[in-house]
Amino acid sequence: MAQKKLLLIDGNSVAFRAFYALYRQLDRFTSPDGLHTNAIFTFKNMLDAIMKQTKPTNVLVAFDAGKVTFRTKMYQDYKGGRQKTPSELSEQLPVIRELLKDLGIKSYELKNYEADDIIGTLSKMGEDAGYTVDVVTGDRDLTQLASDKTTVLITKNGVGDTEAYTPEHMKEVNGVTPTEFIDMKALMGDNSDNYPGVTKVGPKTASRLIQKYGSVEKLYEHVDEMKKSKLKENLINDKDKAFLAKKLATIDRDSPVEVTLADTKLQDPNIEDLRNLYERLGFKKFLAELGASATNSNKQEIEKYEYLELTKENIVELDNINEKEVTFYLAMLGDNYHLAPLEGFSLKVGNKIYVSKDVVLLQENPLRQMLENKNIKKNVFDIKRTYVGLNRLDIKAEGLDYDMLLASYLVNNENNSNDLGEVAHLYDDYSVKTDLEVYGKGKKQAVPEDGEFFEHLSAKVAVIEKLKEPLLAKLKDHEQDDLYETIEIPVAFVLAKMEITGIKVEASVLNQLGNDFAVKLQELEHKIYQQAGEEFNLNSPKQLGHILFEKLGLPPIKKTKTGYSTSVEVLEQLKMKSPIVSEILDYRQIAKIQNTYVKGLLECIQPDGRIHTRYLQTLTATGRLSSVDPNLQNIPTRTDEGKQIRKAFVPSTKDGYIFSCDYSQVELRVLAHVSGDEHMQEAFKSGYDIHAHTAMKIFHLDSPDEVTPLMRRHAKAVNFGIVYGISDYGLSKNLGISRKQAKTFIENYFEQYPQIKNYMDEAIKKARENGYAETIMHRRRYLPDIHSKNFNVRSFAERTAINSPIQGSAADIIKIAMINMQKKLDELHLKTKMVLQVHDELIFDVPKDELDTIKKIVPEVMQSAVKLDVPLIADSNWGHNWYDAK
DNA sequence: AAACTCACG
DNA sequence: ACGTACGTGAGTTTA
Repeated sequence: MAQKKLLLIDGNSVAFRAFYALYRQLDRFTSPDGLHTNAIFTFKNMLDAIMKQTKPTNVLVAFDAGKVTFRTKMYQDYKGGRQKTPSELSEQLPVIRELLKDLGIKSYELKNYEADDIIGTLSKMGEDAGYTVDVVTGDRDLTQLASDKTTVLITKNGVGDTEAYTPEHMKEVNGVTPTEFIDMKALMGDNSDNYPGVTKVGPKTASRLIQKYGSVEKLYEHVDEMKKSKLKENLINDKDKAFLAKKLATIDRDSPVEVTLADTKLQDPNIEDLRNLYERLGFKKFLAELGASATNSNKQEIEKYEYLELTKENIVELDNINEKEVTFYLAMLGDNYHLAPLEGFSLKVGNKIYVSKDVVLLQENPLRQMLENKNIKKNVFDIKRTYVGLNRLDIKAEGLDYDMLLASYLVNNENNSNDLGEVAHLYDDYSVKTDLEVYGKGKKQAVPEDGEFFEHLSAKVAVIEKLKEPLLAKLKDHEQDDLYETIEIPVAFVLAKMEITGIKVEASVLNQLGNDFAVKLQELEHKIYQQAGEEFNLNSPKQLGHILFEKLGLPPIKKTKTGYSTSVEVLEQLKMKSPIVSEILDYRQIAKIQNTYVKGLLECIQPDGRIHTRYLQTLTATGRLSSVDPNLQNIPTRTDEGKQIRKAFVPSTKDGYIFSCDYSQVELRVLAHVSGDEHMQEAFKSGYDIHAHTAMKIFHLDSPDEVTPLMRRHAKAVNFGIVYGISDYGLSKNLGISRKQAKTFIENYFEQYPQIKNYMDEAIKKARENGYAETIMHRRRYLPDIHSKNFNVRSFAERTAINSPIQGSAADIIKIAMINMQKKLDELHLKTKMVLQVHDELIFDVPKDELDTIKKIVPEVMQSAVKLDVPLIADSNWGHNWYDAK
């Protein structure tokens, strides 16, 4: 006999979760006729995930019937003070019920009762009739229903993710059985349902008491025997409350429901109605899932792409092709394309798609010729990855022309993803799956069987081609075609070459440093344990917090979500109180260098003696690059010990140089340019020390000689603050001055640089009008939060509106410099390689005899990358390793 | 997987 | 009055 399985869903609760899961996208999810759809959409996704997980034979979704229930009659304020359901959600509830009906799922509500009671009653009916029962809800109240036959699944963050409450799990979490949980709640009360329990009794105490006495009733039988205490007093005073709370907390498992178990049997979905509903709501994803069955009116069916598997034998078929444009995808398993195994490829030529798992075929003609012919344009997803991957096969790709990843990143980097499937879904094309879906993740990641794999690869090339025109049109519409064509595409090749070159790192230097640090760490550890009077895990903030603030009684200056903060900020302030603190700071600093840099970098040195980082070109919100595996943009420079790491970064030629050239104050120069502020422009044009100049201005001094080092330091912080979208609080914290003083600084600043103030106001205004902020090269950052009603959220968006054009324009500038630089190196046939970029700095691996040339051309190229209203200045340094290039 | 901490511009 | 600087990646512990 097939197993009978009943699934009971708390409709309101799950809809509520669904609504808030996509709350930020609220305005993006609307149907053609203006109905919000975010909750409906997510509800369906969650439902699918739950059904897949539980595989029920019977399903019922219970809804609340209204405000008035038997509980409100018992206690007037039940659920009082609760915010009423937002209208954007309540308008979606009837549609969810319609959706359920079309899906063949029973939904039900009962006057005077809550969804909880319907579920309680049906779960009991189900259990009695021999069903296994699953309950899904976001509300922990229902965990009281857990039993050996019933599991309560509490929805967690993320679609379809749940925490399963069995009686065992209940015991682990609360220390009590599901029925005892009701008694626990009687003592605790429920804030969200707005009824009190016993004063000062929270989960801990409630759990302890119920474990001891078994129930509220038994507790009160013995309450007089308790020792005199505040708790005892409270228990006695709040006895009525406790008994009322117990009634309110108890789910009615015998409510007069009119449904039978037979009514809950899962029915076949009504495809036609579903199609109509999805069309009305604009749900392309679900329409696509319905596929092409009943009608032919539907244009959104999943496309299946025909493909031909290429082999050594039939490869000749490609011989007679003379297309000017093809689409190509190279598949690898894993993100790190320098190392990830190459798994296959797909190629679309005209309307034919070819696939293969044999990447070696690519080295054979006519495939190799095609890839290396610059006159045959290739559409790809991720030029840099493709270029590097093919380079591993010793294929020098040419004519890589269109990059879907770069285009979509520029068009909108809000929801940025490096996954082709996800990007396609953003543009409503669901014919290609995500890599996560096809390959899985973590240890289980693997290439699926041939059919599925080839379908996936075919879909990829088809979609790259299909979305090319719409994406290019959007770029044009955004005036971003120039940014795309003359910056991002060329810089992708520059980065690819930098990554392939890599930078030479001496393992011996790192090993030596590692030994030294290990000795220091041992000593520090020993001293710290001695002062603490015990050994503990120094790397655990929790254990460290216990030692410092409980055992040693130091004042806890700051708290985190989970306990005491032990960050540098806090420890710095405690330094004076106990010598242990300085030693902990030293330990932390060295441990960081040891783990992240010595150990971390050693693991990344490849057999060629080099480290090949990956620059992520389509990740940041501002247009900067980021660097991973490893991150070479955060190699220490601020402390002496840290800086030593740089000694391991060396030139690849004998007696060669590491040459570094960095922009001086790019962001402030960009600000001077975009704001048009005369005073600041004047300062840069005259070559003044900008921070000293600011100090003169805000402290009302007449000559640079009057600027003290402290004034300069303060002025420097103000300049930084301006770039970040300043606040008096932030500045005061940064400088350790009073908030009032910080405020004065800022006011003086705006008085002296009125056009900067004006820029900031305009930046916010423009972001509000356009919905995005923009760099000098038209790179966009969308800022939907600029309209938020929440002060914090909105303020953050406003600061971002100020900062992004500055940080982003600086990123634009250095990208242009990199392109020009690579071009120059090629033109002059130099052996020098550009090896690293660190936001405002370029680093080169220079053979001895090219140093003089490099000294001359690098600053020239960087300074002339763009023409601003102020000069761009770049300073050079060099030495026989990165440490000496200072 | 999240929280904390800390490295960089 | 609200609670804060902007942008990143990675290692360790803890849940």
